[in-house]
Amino acid sequence: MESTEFFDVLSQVSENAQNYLSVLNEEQFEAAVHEGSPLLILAGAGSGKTRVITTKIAYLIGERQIAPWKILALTFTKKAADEMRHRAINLEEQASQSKILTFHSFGAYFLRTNSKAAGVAENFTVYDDEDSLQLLIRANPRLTKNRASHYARLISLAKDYCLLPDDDLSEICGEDADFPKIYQNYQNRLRETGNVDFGDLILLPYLTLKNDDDVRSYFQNRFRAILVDEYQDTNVAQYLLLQELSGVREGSGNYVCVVGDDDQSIYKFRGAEIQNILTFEKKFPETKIIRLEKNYRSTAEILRVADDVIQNNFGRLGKTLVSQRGHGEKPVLTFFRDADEEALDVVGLIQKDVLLGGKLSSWAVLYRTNAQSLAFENAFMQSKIPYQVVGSLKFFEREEIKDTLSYLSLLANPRDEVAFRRIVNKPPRGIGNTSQEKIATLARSSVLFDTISSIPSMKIDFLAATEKIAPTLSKKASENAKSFVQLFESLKDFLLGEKSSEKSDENEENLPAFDFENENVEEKNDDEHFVWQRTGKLADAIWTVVNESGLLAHYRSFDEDNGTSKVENLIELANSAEPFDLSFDGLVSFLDHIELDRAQNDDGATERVTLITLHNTKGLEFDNVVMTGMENGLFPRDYKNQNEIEEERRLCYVGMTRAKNRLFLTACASRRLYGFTRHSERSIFLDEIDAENLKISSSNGQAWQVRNFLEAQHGKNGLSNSHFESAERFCVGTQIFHDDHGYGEIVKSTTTDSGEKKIFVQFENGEMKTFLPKYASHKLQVVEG
DNA sequence: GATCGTTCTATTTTT
DNA sequence: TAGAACGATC
Repeated sequence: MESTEFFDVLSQVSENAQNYLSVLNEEQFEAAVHEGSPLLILAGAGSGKTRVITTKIAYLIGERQIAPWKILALTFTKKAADEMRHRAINLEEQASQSKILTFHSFGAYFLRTNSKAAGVAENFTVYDDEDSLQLLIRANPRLTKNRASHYARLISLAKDYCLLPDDDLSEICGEDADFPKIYQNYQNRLRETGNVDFGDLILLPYLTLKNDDDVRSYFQNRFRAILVDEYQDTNVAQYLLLQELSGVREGSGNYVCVVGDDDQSIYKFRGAEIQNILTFEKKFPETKIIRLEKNYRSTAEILRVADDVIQNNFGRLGKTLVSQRGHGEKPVLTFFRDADEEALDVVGLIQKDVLLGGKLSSWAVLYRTNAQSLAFENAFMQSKIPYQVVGSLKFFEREEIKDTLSYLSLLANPRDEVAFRRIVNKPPRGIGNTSQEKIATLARSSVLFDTISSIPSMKIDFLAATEKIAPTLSKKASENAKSFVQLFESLKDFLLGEKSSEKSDENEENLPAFDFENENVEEKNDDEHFVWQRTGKLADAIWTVVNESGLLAHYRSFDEDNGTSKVENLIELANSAEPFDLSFDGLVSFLDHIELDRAQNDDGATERVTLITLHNTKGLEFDNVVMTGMENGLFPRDYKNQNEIEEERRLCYVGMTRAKNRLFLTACASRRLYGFTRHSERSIFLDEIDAENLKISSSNGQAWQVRNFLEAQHGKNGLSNSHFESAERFCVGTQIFHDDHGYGEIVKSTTTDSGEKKIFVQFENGEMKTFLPKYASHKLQVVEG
């Protein structure tokens, strides 16, 4: 952009816009004020992309007279959406009327407002992965749990790729002929409930937009500017949704701006399609591409090392970060004997920093797999250093929370079989599996399909079915079943604002606690007297559920026996409903909020070290980053093809670029995995870094690792042939170790028809096996000496 | 429906 | 190895 243009724009905008535009660099500025064609912003790590998006939103509203409600900005996480919204509003107040949402909450909003067109229940709730799995098992009762979760994963992947049971699913499941049927059974059950799963939140809006001209033209008119964050991690379904919303298929002109970094695409395994960003300019004609390569986060030394690694990827759009921070310390690479030593040393490193005035919260320990956190947790615990493990134990996945939510879900939608099954006998009511089957059979036999739309409805829902079946059960179970149904009747009245049940005359005795007119519900909490303060809000209904369902008593005694704090969690859950109205709508929007907002409750107030998987670090930054377990087989994990390696390499790049000031890399010579300790060699990613750019050290007795590393640096030119080289090492007479078969000796070596080396190994346990080193090298190692 | 011993199986994960 | 999940048993 010519600088005259820069001043032209600046001279014509409001004072407010002058303020927020003048802090941008040239490329950021160009991106923020660009209009008239699709825009792809290639935003490197730490290049200020959120600033650009939020500025763009403010600029569109304040200077380009786009009505704020005509702007849609989509992100992946709730956290990112919240941050974007706050920052946009900070720049331009009216942005509060824009839709700045996660993809999934946009989907929920879409389905909520177009339930009929989309074929879902008006009061649908969202099934999370665990609920989906339960439904899958119901729909395919002969599957073992393991098989079922395998298929649940495939279904969610299929939906990410926008594939339905009738489509060609071979890309998803290969030759597995059972999958389409299993998927179909699941879909049928899901539609019977009227609910949706996470995949549906993208898939169903897309299908509705595609097939329903009215809905499509409404939405295309409604949103004139669409912005998408983290575009490199969008999946096929999200791409198709964007296509329909933008109107690009019809050649209409809604403004589309996507922001992303192909080097940070790390979610292939859950359907992210890097091709979306690589081919964006083809799919959206006349795309303008702007690169943001000025990095405001990391020192030049850190970026250099990150660049050494990422350079080795082929399928990239290409971009080189330039540090705006200047110089700092060289990243440190340290070799250890094993994971315990590694953890201990990291603790020492942090302790030393704290002594010098450093803060615990400026440190993050990154690892590839969750299991690796254990050694660190032990080490931190012993040294009494506070730490937090990001991503573990999520509040809304806890048993007691899900139980309560199931009561609420069933209240919202009595067709919800998963919720019904979960809580009908919890706490125990004597309604066991046999009775449940009777109820479910009755309910499911009442499903009717609309003759025109073929959308299913359920004439006798699960509550009605329970009422009908109740008289056939044993005396106790029958009574319990009746009061179970009564609980829901009363709650419904409660929500609809009827203070007392009309049919209370005969049931009064059974239902003493349903007197909602009564004063606060009194509860004993340990030895203290806990009183639920009536709020007049949805929280009252939730507390009533917890109390009247018997869950409270159930979990109180559980807590006493096990020293857990489930009751506390239940109180917290009820409290979290405080902002919601005591009404049916309030209930439904609370459930939406819960399902779609599962950000872990990290209280950032406490000073502590962060332990976190590499994947979870996306979007975060820390002064000091330790990347641990830089070993082949762990990071990168055992791999098959170049694409997978490239994704791991991007993950490495993401990890490194989280560091602002100091970066530490660690590798161990041996590691315990699945029960036995095995030798591990340093990560190929380490070899990709120029040794000149690192400070290299080792713990006691591990100097040989440093020597090996430096030696490899000298013969680096042939590195990409390492596979072949390793094949050459397997000659007759060599002692080897195989992960599955143990120690053995190569007794014979031949060449296959296709010209590949084949070795015959006599193992110590008597077995004789053949391998193709080219494919088996990840499990085979030469035993030295 | 609770408990105990045995068997199984090991990435990454937002919504 | 370790944790979860399963199945037999009371």
